[in-house]
Amino acid sequence: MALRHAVLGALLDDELSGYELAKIFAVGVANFWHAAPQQLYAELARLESAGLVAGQEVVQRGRPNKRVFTVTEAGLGELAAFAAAAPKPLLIRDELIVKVHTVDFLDTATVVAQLHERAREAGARLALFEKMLVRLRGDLDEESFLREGRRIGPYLSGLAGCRFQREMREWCLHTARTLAGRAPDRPA
Amino acid sequence: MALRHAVLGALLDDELSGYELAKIFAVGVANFWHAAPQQLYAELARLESAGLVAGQEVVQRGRPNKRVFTVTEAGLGELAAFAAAAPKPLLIRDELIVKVHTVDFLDTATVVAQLHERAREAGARLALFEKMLVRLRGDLDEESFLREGRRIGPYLSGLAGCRFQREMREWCLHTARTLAGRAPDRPA
DNA sequence: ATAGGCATGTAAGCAGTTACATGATTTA
DNA sequence: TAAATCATGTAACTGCTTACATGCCTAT
Repeated sequence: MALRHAVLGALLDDELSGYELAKIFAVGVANFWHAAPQQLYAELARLESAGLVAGQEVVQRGRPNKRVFTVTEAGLGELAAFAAAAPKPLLIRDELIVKVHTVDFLDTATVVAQLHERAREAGARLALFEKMLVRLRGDLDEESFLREGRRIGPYLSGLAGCRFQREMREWCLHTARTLAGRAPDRPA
Repeated sequence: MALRHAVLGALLDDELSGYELAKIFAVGVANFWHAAPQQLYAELARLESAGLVAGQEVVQRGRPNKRVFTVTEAGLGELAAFAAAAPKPLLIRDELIVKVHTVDFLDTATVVAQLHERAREAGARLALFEKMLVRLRGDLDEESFLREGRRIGPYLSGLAGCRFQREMREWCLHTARTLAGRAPDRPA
């Protein structure tokens, strides 16, 4: 159960409500941990009753009240224990690559369209991550920030996001070009 | 339930037993679909009773007999239907990146060691994928193979694997260097 | 002799997804 | 007035993981 650690990690810098957390996790690859909103509400409840986060009601006008959560001392301890343990292997599941793998038996046009769509998404996420990095490093250049910055964890994970999305976009475009450039499989 | 499509995809080129499939999926990122052995035995049973694969007993000497599976016509139809549908978004879960995200609150040395270990793994997988690509394209160069080859799906998905593992390795090494080069967080 | 690989499964439990439910406010 | 956003949850189901179970053969 490592969702809890992803949630704790997301709450380190900001107090967030379940709804706000859900938006961050919806971007999904953001923290390299995908999770559905319902999981987050459930996990926050569990974390709170375990004393790893503390919730506080925020009264709002014009919109429903919300409960925001902070990591407690015990929560930090939980993170430390998590870091000490051997990490589970990376888990990845991608239907699109499965389709490409089997593409010689399929209608190529559909897969090409899906590759373009994925490339577009990857580009959008790349832009988001790059904007985030600029925000995090402020007026320092990257090198100085990584040498002297106080909080570099989110920057380093953001760099992973950029790399990943950039490669994803390029692979999709290259693959789409390759498939589109071959003998068409649907007769006119 | 898209595990079934990953399994069908893996069975397109070779007849495989549950055990052999498990080894392929254990490499995990191989087909970009992680799955545990027990899932595969269960899924093969389901696919067989649905008529999407056909199993055949292979008698062996010196080792236990096995049942190998082939994709049926109905199985190919299932794959075509799968390809036509919108792909589910990429799913990724990586404990190591979560640790890096929270690294400013943790013992750095442990995380650095885990980054080196991951870099090593990524390098090993990269080598495997590259060997596979050479085998697939035979005596053609990549460009010609992608233009003229009959079965390019596995090659294209293999290219994704190479890109991904290469980026993973470089990000791990860069991140480890960055963390190790900062002021030590454990007093002598 | 013992460890590791080949080979297939069952059963129990936990994690994750999908559908349902509610209701106010703002924007188009 | 309809749709989107904010906000939080429950319930049912499906998918995934872990532990258990068995047994033969080969290599060290």
